[in-house]
Amino acid sequence: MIKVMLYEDNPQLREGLTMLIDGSDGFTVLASYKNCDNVTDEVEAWKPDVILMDIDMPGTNGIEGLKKIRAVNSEVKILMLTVFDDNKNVFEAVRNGANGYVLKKTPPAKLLEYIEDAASGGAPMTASIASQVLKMFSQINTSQNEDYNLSEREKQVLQLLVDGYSYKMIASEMFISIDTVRSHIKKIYEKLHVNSKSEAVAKAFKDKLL
Amino acid sequence: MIKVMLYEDNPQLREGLTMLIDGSDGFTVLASYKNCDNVTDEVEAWKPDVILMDIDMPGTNGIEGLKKIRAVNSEVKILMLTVFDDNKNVFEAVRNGANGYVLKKTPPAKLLEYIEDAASGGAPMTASIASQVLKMFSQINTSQNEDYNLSEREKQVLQLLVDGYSYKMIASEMFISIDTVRSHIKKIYEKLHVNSKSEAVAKAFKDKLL
DNA sequence: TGAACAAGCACATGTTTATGTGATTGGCAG
DNA sequence: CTGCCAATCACATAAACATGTGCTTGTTCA
Repeated sequence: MIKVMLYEDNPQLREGLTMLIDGSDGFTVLASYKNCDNVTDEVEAWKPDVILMDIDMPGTNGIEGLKKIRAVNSEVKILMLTVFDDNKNVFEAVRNGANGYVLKKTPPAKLLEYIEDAASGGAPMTASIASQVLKMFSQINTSQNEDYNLSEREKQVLQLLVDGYSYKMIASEMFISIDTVRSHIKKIYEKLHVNSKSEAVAKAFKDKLL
Repeated sequence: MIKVMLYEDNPQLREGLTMLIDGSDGFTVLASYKNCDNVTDEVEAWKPDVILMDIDMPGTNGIEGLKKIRAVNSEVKILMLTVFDDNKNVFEAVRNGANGYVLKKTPPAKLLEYIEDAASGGAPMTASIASQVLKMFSQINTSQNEDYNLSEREKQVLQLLVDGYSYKMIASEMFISIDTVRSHIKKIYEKLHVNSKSEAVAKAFKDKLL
């Protein structure tokens, strides 16, 4: 028996969902609320397996509710429920530990399936949501390393620059003279098309050279 | 009519899938192959809407095939097909522009649904796969901003430092004297616990302060 | 075998940073 | 109303950095 809790401000939808879920074999609705103002206590009291959480609610909204729950409980599965697949909320929900993200227009049979998926450790997602998540994901990991043809030695120097070393410290760290450090760095600047230490450091981070 | 291509080394499964998909209303299988050795030409020739791509294949495997296709075509939807939901492959597939990732044990009806989802721009995923993607995602975005209590003005200065401005340039950019820039920066160093420009820049990136 | 290049070193000069000390103004909380 | 703090400016000094020119050595590749 999967124990479900429901947060949804619209009374009709809340009733409808409760009846659907509670009336299905293997599911029971412990309680439902119209906002997340006391979400921490409520979740602690009922100890549900899965929480269906609307995003747009008056008072404490779904994202805030999610954060509050995750602050005290990382076990319970939380399924975000929303009308739109808007980018910002998806991102916020994902990074705050939501287990799934489904649209309200999801047909009843599917919704039950999603709840089961979530309860058993999966992360059910409407295909359109998943598409956005993947897009964000590949954006993050799309830093086409331009390489810049830095030599091994130059990479070492750059690494030390990034770690906040001065020329003098780099020299002693690498057992070379400070003048050699200078010439390495001049070369690095040429290759990266910059002309100061901090620009080089910034570029190293931006292009994930290290 | 959704035009599908199939890459799968197992002859039985290849035949089975072809019959399933081709025999369903609204779907047609243009061609199927047992590996990706000539994937580029084949895809160019058939111009499918969706490609079902097995991961484990002799010769050019599914990930390699994915890369090859994406090198010349970013339009066609590619659905990865696999036995296991193993971490490494999911990651590789996602970052190389796969549109979805489903397990082979997916029931036939669902598979057709997934193909439709993909064709219409969604990113169908088995719940267990989605779970992994979310896990990776939240790992990446878990840099708990320590904040450091930088004032507005200090944040502006830090931003300009990161952008490679010198004190002089910052002064003229912000319409303040270079000495004021100095005192702001000294304050920033105190708050960030660093003592050089490049360390501050590095910390700004590491902690995603900007 | 000779050009190209990475790595190392040296010296010189001017600019930028880092740090200290000190002062004025205006807003805000106790 | 008074002390606290952000924001502003000033002056001074030492250290660090940026840039130029020039040289040696060793490897690699055509």
